This record gives sequence, C-alpha cells and structure tokens, in this order.
Amino acid sequence: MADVAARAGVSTMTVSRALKDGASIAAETRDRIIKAVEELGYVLDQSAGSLSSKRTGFVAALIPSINNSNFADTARGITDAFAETGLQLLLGYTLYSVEKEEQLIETMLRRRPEGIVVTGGRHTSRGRRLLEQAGIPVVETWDLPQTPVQHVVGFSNADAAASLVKYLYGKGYRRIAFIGGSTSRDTRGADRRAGYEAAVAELGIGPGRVISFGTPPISMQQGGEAVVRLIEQWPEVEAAICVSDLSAFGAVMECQRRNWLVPKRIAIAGFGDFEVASCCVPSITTIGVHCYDIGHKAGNLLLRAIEGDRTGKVLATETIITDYQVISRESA
Amino acid sequence: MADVAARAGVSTMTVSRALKDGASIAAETRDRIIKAVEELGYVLDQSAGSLSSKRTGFVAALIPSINNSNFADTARGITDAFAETGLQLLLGYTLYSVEKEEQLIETMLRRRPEGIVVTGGRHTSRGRRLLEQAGIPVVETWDLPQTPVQHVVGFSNADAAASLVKYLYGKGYRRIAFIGGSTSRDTRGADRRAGYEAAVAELGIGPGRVISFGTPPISMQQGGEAVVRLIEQWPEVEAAICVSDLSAFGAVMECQRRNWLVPKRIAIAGFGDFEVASCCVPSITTIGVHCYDIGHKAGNLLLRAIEGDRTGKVLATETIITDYQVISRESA
DNA sequence: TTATGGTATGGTATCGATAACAAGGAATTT
DNA sequence: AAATTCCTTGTTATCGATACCATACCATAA
Repeated sequence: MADVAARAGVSTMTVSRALKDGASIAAETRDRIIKAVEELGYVLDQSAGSLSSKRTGFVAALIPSINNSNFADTARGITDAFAETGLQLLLGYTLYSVEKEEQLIETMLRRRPEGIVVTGGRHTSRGRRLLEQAGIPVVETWDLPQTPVQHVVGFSNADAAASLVKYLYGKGYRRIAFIGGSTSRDTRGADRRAGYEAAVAELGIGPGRVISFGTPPISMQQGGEAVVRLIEQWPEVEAAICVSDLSAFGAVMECQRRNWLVPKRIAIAGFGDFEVASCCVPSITTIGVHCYDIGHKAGNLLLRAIEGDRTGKVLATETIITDYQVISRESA
Repeated sequence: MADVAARAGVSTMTVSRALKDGASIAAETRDRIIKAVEELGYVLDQSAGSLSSKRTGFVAALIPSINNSNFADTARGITDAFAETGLQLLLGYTLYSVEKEEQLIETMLRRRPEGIVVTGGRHTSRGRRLLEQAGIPVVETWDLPQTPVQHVVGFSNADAAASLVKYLYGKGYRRIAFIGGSTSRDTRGADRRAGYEAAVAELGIGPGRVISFGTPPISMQQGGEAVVRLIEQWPEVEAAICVSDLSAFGAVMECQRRNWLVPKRIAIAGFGDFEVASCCVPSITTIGVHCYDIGHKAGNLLLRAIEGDRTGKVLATETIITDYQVISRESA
C-alpha cells in the first residue's frame, strides 16, 4: 500500500480510503490511486485490514456434507442473504461428526468470523462452550434444539418423519419400515427415526421395523442394499421410509432391478425432496423441506444480529420454525 | 493473549510458543498456560498471527458449483492432501461464470492464500493477470489449457467426449447427438461438445446433431426436456451423449416415462460417473473421470510448490494429465 | 574453577492496514 | 470581512500476534 501511495503521491490513509466505498475522497485523487493500484497489480491485504478495523467480513457456516444438495441449498440461501453486504460465507464440512464439528468451530473462531451458522442442535460440550463464549451471533439450523445456544432456524425432524408415517397410514399401509444409517452420528437422521418410531407406536401399527445400514450419510447404493435386507427380514413389509431421498432412490432402483413393483409390492418414501426424487421413475414421495429458506432466514437473522452487536443493541434470541410438507408422488 | 500471559505469569511470547507445536518450551510452563487458556476460554487470533508470520494457513479453491459431486470429490481430494499440514481449504463457487471467477479470485487473494486451485483453463484477462501476479502457486484443474498460468492437473474434455463418440460408433450407432447447455459459459461443457463434433466429423457420420438447452449446469429436469426436443427434431437419432450424468439421467427417466426404450429406441451416455449413473435402471454408460485424484494430485502439487517457495527453490511448472475411461453400462 | 553449549524465557520491533483526531483550504453564511 | 462549515488529506497510535535477538540459567566438559 505504501508503494501505491508513493506512486500516487498521497499517504497510505488516502489509498485506504480510495479502496473502500463510503469514504470521503476527491474523485480525481481516487482515480489517480486506482490507476496506481492497477499499474502495480496491488491487491488489498484484508487480514491486516481486519486486524485494525475489527471486521473480518466473513461468516462461518458448518454443514454436514458438501455432497448433499439440501445443505448446498441452505448455503446458497445464506449467501444470497449476504448479497448486498459484502459479507462472505466460509463453509466447513463436519462429515456428520460432532467431534469434527468441534474442531471446525475452533478453526473458524480463530479466524474471527462475525457470526456462525451450524447445522443441528447437538454439539460436543466443548463445541457448545466455544459457541457460547465466542461473543458473536450463532444460529443453529435444521433442527429445534431443546436448549438452543442462541438463535434457531429449523423444524422438527421427528415430527416431519411422523407426518410421513401418518401419510402412509392414510394411504392404507400398515407394515411400515424405516431405513437409515447404522449409527446415530447423523443426529437429524436419528431424530427422523425417533419420529417414525413414535408415530408407529401412536398409530398402534408397531413394532417398528428398522433397517440400520451403512455409515451416514447413506448412499444410493446402500439404500438399494438396505431394501433387499428389509424384504428378506420382514417379507410382509408394505412400505418403507428412507432417511433421505438418496437412499430412497437407491431402494426404488434396486426394486426395479428385481422386479419388485413400487409401490405395489413395496411403497417407498424419502426425505428432503432432492431433484432425483421428482425426476425418477417412479417419482418418489418425500418430505419437502425449505432448505433454501432455512439458509436465507438464518442469513438474515445473522445480519440483524451482527448489525445489532455493532450498534450496541443486542437482538433478542429468536427461534424461527420453518415449514415442511409431504409431497405425494408415485412411489408411495 | 496478554490476559492469558498475565494469568500464567509469563510473557505473551511464551503463550504464543505454548500454543504452537515445535517451539521450545518447558512442559510445566506449557501446562500452566494451557490451563489459563482454558479457564479464560481464549481462542487464538489467527489473522493477527498471519500478519506477523506471513502464513495464513489456507489455500483457496474455486469450483463451478457446490451441487456437482464431481467437483465435491475434487475438493475432498485437495483437503485430504492437506491432512497432515494444518492447511485449510477455502472454497469459492464460480457458478460456471468467468466473471464471477474473477471476482472470487480477487476476494480470495485479499485474504492472502498460500496457493490457489482453479477449475478450468479459461479466465477473464484480469482474472488471469491476478493469478499471474499473485506470487503464489497456482494450479488449473479439470482441463488442459493451451497456455497454462502455472501448474496443471487435468485432462482433455474434448478427447474424452470424442472417445465416447468412438465407443458408440463401435457399438454400431451412427446417428449420434449431443445434449448440452445453451451457452458456452460452462467451458468444459463447450469442450466436450467440440470433441463430439470433431469425432463425428472424423468418423464421417456428420452432420452433428446438437441440442442446446438451459443455462449450465443443466439439470436432470432439463436433460429430460432436451431429449424430447431431440427426438422431435431428429426422429432418426440413435444415440445421445449428454454433457453430464445428471442430464443423462433426466433424459433416461423421461424416455422411460414415454416408453422409449433405452438403449433400443435411443442409446444415452453421460459424463462424469456420478453415483446416480451406476444406480439407476437402466444404468448409464459414461466417462469415468478421476475426480478425487485430480484434487489429490493438485493438492500435493500445491504443497510441494508452497514448500518450495518457502525454502527458496521454485518448483518447475508441472502438467499432470489424469486418466479417464468409457464405462460401459446398460444405457448405451 | 572456568569455559562452553543448550534450553527456556523475555523485550522490542514489526507485519499491513484502519480508527481517531488534526489541520489546511475552499465554499458558504452572517 | 470575519466566522462557520464542509471537504479532503495527513499524522499517529493501534489492532494481536510472532520474528528476531538478547539474556538468564543450568548442565556438562575441560
């Protein structure tokens, strides 16, 4: 910056002003500085700037997996909410592990984000403490935690799964199974399973038939293998709810391969309304979650909270409950 | 840090040493400091550290889309290559636009990454200049640029598409079409199309039949719409190559919906070997690209280059050509 | 006993920008 | 004409850590 200043015949302070908008500077001087910047190929050093201004200009978001278009949509929603602000989103991938999440929280906090969005309401105790003590706005998403850290934008995965059970019940299915991963690492997956079990019990169509298979997130392939196991273990089964559309798709395709008609031999439902669910033949009944919306609302909430922190008025803790609905298609 | 130092009865310098490994410090002192750190809930400020040490500890990677599992795999490959180093990956999404890429390059460079990975070999002229002048190692991936900026890890998309045409030709197909996006925004998509056209010309089975539809990246849905247009426009068509597996999947499903047998009525091939291609019925013939490998090799190359920069020996510019192959399945 | 070397720690300068305040000059008001 | 205001620019201190060098201390060797 000193080089640029020398070339333009001004002080570094003036260069600094020329490079940010909203500062008072003569148009002529600014042009001269911009010219010098371009001639020298100078790029602002933001880490130095942040140190001084105490604004790093980014927000951290932790999502389970890069490979899941639901979370990708949420990330897009957050990004879009920041469009006008110059705030950047820094993504981290927890791979559905709270330990990895804890580690990422710390890594992120070291870079001093202005806010943080996490997926889910369960964390390691140290992870939670880090979030609480960070002194920045925190939003938990995709879940309704019992005792939130601060703000929440989400829905009850258990209730959503239960509503799918009730939908199937309404369609006349009684022997309803659940296909999910083999550990409770994926806490939202575990919640969906719990919701399934509660609904089955409530409707008096128990006991539950649960196939636990593969490490979350379970793949299409694993969904296919799981449905085969399911039918081997409980041949009387009439319908299956899969923990996500990806496994549901794998299951539907495997049934097709084996000439098990869907939904006649077995009805299959998914979760998340991925694109594959609407495209595939037969199309897949699922729960539509407003992924983008979750992100967008979380982003806006964070913006208000950050703005509040800056101006001294702390925003009251908010919980925003988002919508979901059963999307009825051919597979169930 | 001063608070921690005071509490532990040492200087900040000693605290700094306690918090990084490899520094000489008495075990007892370190324990005392760690204790103080935990009691105070202190988290290191990395932006200040980077300013001083001139090491930001992260590498930038620009990929077209978060929603494409191919690039996600590449990102995973890069991350894995960094596993032992403490280097972090910062992802940016260009949405298949070189203008957006240019903007991201600048945003990233402001944070002073230690290296940068970009997807593709085409950039705006300013984007290219920024990369050249950044003074850090640069790797271009997923392409073989005519005049690389520095290092390259990729393959020829045109040749890969051509090899798919030849595969179909070998299977007896002569009237072969190409389905892709309607702009050349997706430069790799455009290269694949060029490779298709070259191969069709070379084999004397022209003219090419090209359906251009939708803004890249084209979706499953759009693949389905495109195949309908294709058959309306050229009913004699025998086979179609889609720009990616996602559109190929959409096309296959739409055919199924309309009772156009695949591959009997029309053979369909994709590109990229996404999971959906192997799972779906009929399974989809495609080009298998070693996405993870591209990332892993790019990551390792970058590591060596960064190490070289630090120790003064500049690494000679490398071009690593990765493998691909036609994966023969049911759809073609 | 003295010399030598290694280890642990502290002091100071510095990384590259920006905040806060100061000041000079032109434009406007009284 | 003097006073006031606004606009533009510069000076200095500072953000929070680490590099670099200095130093105290202890252990071992001569």
